[in-house]
Amino acid sequence: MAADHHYDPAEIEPRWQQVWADEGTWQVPNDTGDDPTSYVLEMLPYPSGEPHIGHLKVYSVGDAVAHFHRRTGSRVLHPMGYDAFGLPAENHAIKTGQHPRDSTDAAITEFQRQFRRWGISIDWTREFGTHEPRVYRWTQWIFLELFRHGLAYQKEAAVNWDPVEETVLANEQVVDGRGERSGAVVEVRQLKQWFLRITDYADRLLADLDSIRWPEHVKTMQRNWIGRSEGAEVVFRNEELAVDYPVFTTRPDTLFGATFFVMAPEHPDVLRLVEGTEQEAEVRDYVNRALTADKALRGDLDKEKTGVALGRTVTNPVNGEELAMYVADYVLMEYGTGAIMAVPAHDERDFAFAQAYGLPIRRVIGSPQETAGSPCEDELEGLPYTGDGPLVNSAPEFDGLHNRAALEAIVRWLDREGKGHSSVNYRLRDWLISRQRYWGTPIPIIHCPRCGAVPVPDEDLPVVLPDVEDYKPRGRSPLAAAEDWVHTSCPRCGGAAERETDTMDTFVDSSWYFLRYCDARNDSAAWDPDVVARWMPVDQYIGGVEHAILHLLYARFFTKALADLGHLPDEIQEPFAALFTQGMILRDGEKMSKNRGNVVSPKTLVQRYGADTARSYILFIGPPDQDADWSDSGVEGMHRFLGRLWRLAAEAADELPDDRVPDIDPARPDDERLLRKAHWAIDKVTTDMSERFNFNTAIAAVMELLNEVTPVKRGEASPGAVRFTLATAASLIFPFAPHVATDAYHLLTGERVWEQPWPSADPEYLEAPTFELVLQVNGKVRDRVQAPSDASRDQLVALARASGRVRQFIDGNEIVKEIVVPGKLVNVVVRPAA
RNA sequence: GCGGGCGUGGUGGAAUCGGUAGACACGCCGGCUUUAGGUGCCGGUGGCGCAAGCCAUGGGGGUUCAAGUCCCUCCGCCCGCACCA
Repeated sequence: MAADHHYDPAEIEPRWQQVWADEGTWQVPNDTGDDPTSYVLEMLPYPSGEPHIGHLKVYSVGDAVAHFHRRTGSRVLHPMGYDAFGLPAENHAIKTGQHPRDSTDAAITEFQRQFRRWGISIDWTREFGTHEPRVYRWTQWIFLELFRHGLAYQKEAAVNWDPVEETVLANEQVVDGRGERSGAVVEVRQLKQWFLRITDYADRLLADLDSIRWPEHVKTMQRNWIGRSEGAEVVFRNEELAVDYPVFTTRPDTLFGATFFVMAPEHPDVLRLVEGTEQEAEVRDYVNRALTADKALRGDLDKEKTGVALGRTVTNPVNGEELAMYVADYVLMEYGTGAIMAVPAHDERDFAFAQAYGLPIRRVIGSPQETAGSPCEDELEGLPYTGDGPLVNSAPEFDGLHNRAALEAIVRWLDREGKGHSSVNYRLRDWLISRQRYWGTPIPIIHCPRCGAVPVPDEDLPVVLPDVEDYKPRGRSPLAAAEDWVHTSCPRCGGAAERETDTMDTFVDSSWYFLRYCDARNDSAAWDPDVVARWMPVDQYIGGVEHAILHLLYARFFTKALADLGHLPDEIQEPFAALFTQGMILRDGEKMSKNRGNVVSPKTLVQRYGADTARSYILFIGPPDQDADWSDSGVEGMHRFLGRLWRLAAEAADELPDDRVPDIDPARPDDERLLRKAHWAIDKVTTDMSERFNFNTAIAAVMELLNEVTPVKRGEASPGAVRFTLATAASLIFPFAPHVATDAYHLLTGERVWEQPWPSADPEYLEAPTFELVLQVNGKVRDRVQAPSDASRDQLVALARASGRVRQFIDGNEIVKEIVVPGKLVNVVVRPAA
């Protein structure tokens, strides 16, 4: 026996990687004929520094899926690229003066190097970064398509303004209401900005969730984010100033219970309403405090309700009552119309406010227990009451009606009287894409004093990001400093005009990159719709759950909008047919971070153990959708396992007769045992990969298989059976540890495992002639015996009664019944004899 | 506060449909081999008990012949959202 076989991933892995690179093994043409296709995609990585352990995990999962799909008969598109625009590179540039392009390209080079070292099966011919002009040219084209069809528009919106840096801050740069760098208290500023009309798609984004295979909790999060609610818009009028204030309510049935009226501090009319009155100073003060307060804090303390009376009233359209107006920060400008009718009897927040300010409370819905005959009219007990019941204290035509029925009746009445109408409201807001940043896709618009916002003609795309000397915004976007670039002529009238200096949110880039992969080299169009039709939708999308809302919602919106505009086949309404969300890798129960100094570097890991060990271990530590705790000692176990597989394969190869496939003798008990275990493992791994993503148990099954074929355990098995078992183990572990699997398989068979179809389990070997029958008395296991697999229920009961250990527990007792679970157990239920 | 998860040996985890709790691995203990070994191989390993056996899936209760799995309740932890009218 050759004792000098030594598992050396540093030799094996580069050798096969070279073959794959030389032969372009993972490249896939767009013309795939009639072959079934599959598109496997991991979420686009942001290239910064070098890849972290999360990248290794997501690509270990994705690569396993891609390999499995290939070997089960599909042509697989498995591309990658880089989400190359973004804030960290820009901050780095502000600090060091290094161009963001340079630091980003350096990171990309490092990503390329490590991904190749990991042996991920990527079609590198389709690689791109979103910062390349040949790519963002089409990002700009998509923006213009949306603009031309009314889906992109400008309006004023509030931003976080750092008065010291003279910069707009991202939410994540605001810490406790202060700028992250400057420490200055952040102000609210209104800026004219670009929006995309995602709210037009709210209903379809909601409805089509039913058509995709996504984790239920992600769908729930998206549904809640869109937040559709049905109700009515009701108009309350201020007679003094003759202004109408519409409000949205989900509870028009409680209109008769409205006792006051509240506006959000941001509501543009609040200050106008008190101008020149004695309330002005107090209201102004309150509004200022509300606007500058930490947004999180404003929502936080649900105890203290604060507000100020405006000294004005509005009229309740259903009964003509005058309701006092207030401003209070519990009302949000972003939701509904920024003003509400307050019904303290049936809303908890309104109730708390009414209590704090001594405002009237009127019950208009009785509790369901009360009969119509005895409504508890002035009974404030049990309030606020948010349940259902009959209407009371409302108009005669509605009193006594169940509130659900009354709701519709009241809306109909409002509609007839022209005082309101039924209405649907969404929590979802339009997508603000303007960024006052340098490192992003320029918005391809020219502002002309005469023609307004004019699109850059398609033939002038891309609008290339100009070089600037200073990346720091000084009161405006950094692009404004490139004056030669800014000053241009209007494409429409030829007059002097200026370019838009905002760039786009990087979520725009990642909302369509998956389409570009399909046709990445196309320089005459963003993609060819026929080519996209071949690959889309993505069959399996994989990424972190932190993108459950924004990225995934934006990508869905883009797909629908592009289909509507005729750029995608109509049937492609969803970008990602199936989604898998992976958990984080923790260390000592904590997130890995540079601050904590507990980072595990994939580079070091791969250098020390090889890519196969690193990838397999990450998949082995737990179900990939759950968070997993890293342990250094566990890696050694995986390395030992792969080493054992390779060594056994190398030794078995030495013993194989030259140029001859050895026979297997199923009559030999040890051969039969190995065959059974091998087919069991094939079945187990196949199920784990196709029906669930439990790679940890799939790998465990291969470990079991290998344990069965060690020199001691294999017994008298023939060389053919040993070879088959080891080759099967290599074949099954290939999606997780492609290099060692390939090498071991090649040693044993001379074949390339990736060219072999996925093994299929022979049902004959999955069924054993006997099984272990568990015998219970009163639900407790008392014995186990071998039983024929085809035994009848009576035979199984007979076996149970024949067991001495069972009899010991039933003797002297009365048998009440016998439960038989075929193939599993017999449970004898007894009770003491009378 | 609302929504969604989770809680199993010393550790990571397994138990896929209500049917043998602890697969597989780490760690630990013992042995063999090689000893240059931090290699390799074999065996043991939930707790209590000499044993028969009993007890064990965060705590308590329930349903059931049978509960880690279903129901109620309490505790703890994690994630998301946050006064959504």
